Amino acid sequence: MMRKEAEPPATGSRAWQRRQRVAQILASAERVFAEAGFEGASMSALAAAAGLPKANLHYYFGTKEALYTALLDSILDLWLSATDSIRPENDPAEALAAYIHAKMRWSRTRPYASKVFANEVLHGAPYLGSYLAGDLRTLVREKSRVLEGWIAEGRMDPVDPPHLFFAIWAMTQTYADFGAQIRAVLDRPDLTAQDHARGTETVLRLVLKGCGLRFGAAESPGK
Amino acid sequence: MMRKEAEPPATGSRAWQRRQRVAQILASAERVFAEAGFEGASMSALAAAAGLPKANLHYYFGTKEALYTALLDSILDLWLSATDSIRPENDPAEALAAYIHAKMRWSRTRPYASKVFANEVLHGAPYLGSYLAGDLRTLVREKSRVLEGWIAEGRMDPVDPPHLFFAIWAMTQTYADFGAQIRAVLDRPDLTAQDHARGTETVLRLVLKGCGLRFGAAESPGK
DNA sequence: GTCTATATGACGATAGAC
DNA sequence: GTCTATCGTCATATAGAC
Repeated sequence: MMRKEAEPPATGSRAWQRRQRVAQILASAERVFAEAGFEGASMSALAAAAGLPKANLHYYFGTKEALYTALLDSILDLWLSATDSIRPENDPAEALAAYIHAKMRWSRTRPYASKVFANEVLHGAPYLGSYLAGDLRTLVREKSRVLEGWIAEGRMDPVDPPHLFFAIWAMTQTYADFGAQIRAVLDRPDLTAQDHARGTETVLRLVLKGCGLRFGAAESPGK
Repeated sequence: MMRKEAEPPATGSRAWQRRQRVAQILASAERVFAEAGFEGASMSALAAAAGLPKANLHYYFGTKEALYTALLDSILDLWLSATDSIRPENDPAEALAAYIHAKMRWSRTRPYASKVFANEVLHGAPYLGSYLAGDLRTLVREKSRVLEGWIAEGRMDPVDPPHLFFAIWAMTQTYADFGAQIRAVLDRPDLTAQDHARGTETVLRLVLKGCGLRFGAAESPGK
């Protein structure tokens, strides 16, 4: 389950066309898998979403499971990419704020990707287990060491780094994964920009003040 | 979808026996639905988990959907019960800490119930939607008013109350719903008591300090 | 009330014409 | 490469003996 993009094929070539089709199928499948889960997403529904007969999906991916794992694979890239700001030489408050902003933005712009990931983990990560115990564990250990450095230097309070990551993931992804609940409680058909701003502000406040860092945002922007 | 327990039938009566059977089926179904989702949980699997032929499940519940909604219904009671501590006359720090402890305990002791609920909401809450927009919305409004009172009295920082609830729900339930991910990252077959203690401490720290309240726990108990 | 045996339909997957 | 028609399997649900 490692993605490795060799040099992409020339635009318009047969291989390029195939890749376009595959990308288009994966894009439409994201929503279907997100809303119905793996078992609930039928090949008919996936085909309808892609605007193709279902035989074509089997032509491109072979099995439903292969289509699903290809989708998971494409989603993983997004998951890992946002931690760049967490580096020893950066300011803790700025680094954590940038990370939270990136994760909140991801929940807003890619809710279906988040839900596919959530559904997979919720059901025990049968396909993603080795990735979680591999790349993700390595990443968390690496970034935890950065946080431990900041703590040792007295630049932030002694928060348990892995659990801090669990908390940040949970708070930010909940706006995608549990969006139905949040919309119901707030009584909105869709979350507004202000809702997202308030959510981001709340997460920033809890994490930054919780880590003993400055929290400089305005109290309630746009209230 | 409103539960209303009239006076329970006498012990040993026919109605009592039936209720026992129903409770037993629901208890075993919780795990199956949690691990496989609604579509992934087959009546055969549900029957095997209950130790009964699948025809019996149809005898007691009629349809798979009815069995599922009965289970959801039984889980909702748990969801609403933990907010008692949040009342105007209580101390904000103690009230929030008690709520967080209750939610964390629930994640540890009833992970399957949490997952069934999470799966339902993740897929758009098709059966639970009216409850979310009804009872839960009412509860959040009521408790938010308590928090707003505390804020107005200067007893805590001006945190957006509904978003604070979303954050607390997310952080506490993640230990059940995303347990597979947490176990993988921490490299444990099961979370230890210490893992749970550290998770609880982290959530308490973020919420209490994030709200400008005292956070009195030891730095790292049992380290 | 309990269970075996089965009806009915939807599913993933494929064969084969184009 | 694309699509229609169809195969075999497994799902939910039920009929009917005990």
